[in-house]
Amino acid sequence: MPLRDSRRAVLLSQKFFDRDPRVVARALLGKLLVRRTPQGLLVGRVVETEAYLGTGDPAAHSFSGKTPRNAVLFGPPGHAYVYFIYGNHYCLNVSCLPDGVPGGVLFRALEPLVGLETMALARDIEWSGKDDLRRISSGPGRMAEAFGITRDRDNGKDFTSPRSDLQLRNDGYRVRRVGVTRRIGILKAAEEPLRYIIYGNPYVSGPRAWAART
DNA sequence: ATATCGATTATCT
DNA sequence: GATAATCGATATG
Repeated sequence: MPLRDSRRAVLLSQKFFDRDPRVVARALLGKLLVRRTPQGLLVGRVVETEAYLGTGDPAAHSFSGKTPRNAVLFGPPGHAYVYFIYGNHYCLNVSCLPDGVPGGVLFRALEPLVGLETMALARDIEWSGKDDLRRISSGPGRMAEAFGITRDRDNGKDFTSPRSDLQLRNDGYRVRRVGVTRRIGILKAAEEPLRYIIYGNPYVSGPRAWAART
């Protein structure tokens, strides 16, 4: 999985996100999450996502209507929705569907590629050169911490702007096989097959043995 | 390997 | 006052 050149990789457009969250969640697998920070560049490859349908999905934050917290999900596509959960963790999402129609995709895991030392430091993992790369960004709270994502700093940011410090890019990486499973960590609408993974990728979160398929 | 549990707070009822 | 799109630690097979 060679990283060609994360800076030259093409920026995903707003149109990319102006689609059903299920389509976007699947299409995001293999893309690069790029973060510019004062301490340098951070890049990870998206290996796990979950779709949250804006309406008709009891597990979606937008299910009960627009509030100050979830407003980004109702806004234009391609923007960062960051929420705080369990008193400890931030989770990063991207808004989908046109302005006025709610919907989003939760980023659940990344394969760390660039800025490993900075990410390990942010995660408070002692860095021995390779250590356990899987602990850096496999899980929504973990990857947010590795990338320094917070609500104050990042909620509402435009992923598709060339000037944004938070971007999604396509470097041409081809996903061989996609697995679909039920979503993790929810009680409502838990059986819906809306979690997408790069099948067999070691950086996917959760137990190793999922009954995934294509 | 799986199971259970505590931490800690924004948000909503 | 209850809940939550999680994590890390602990216990047990």
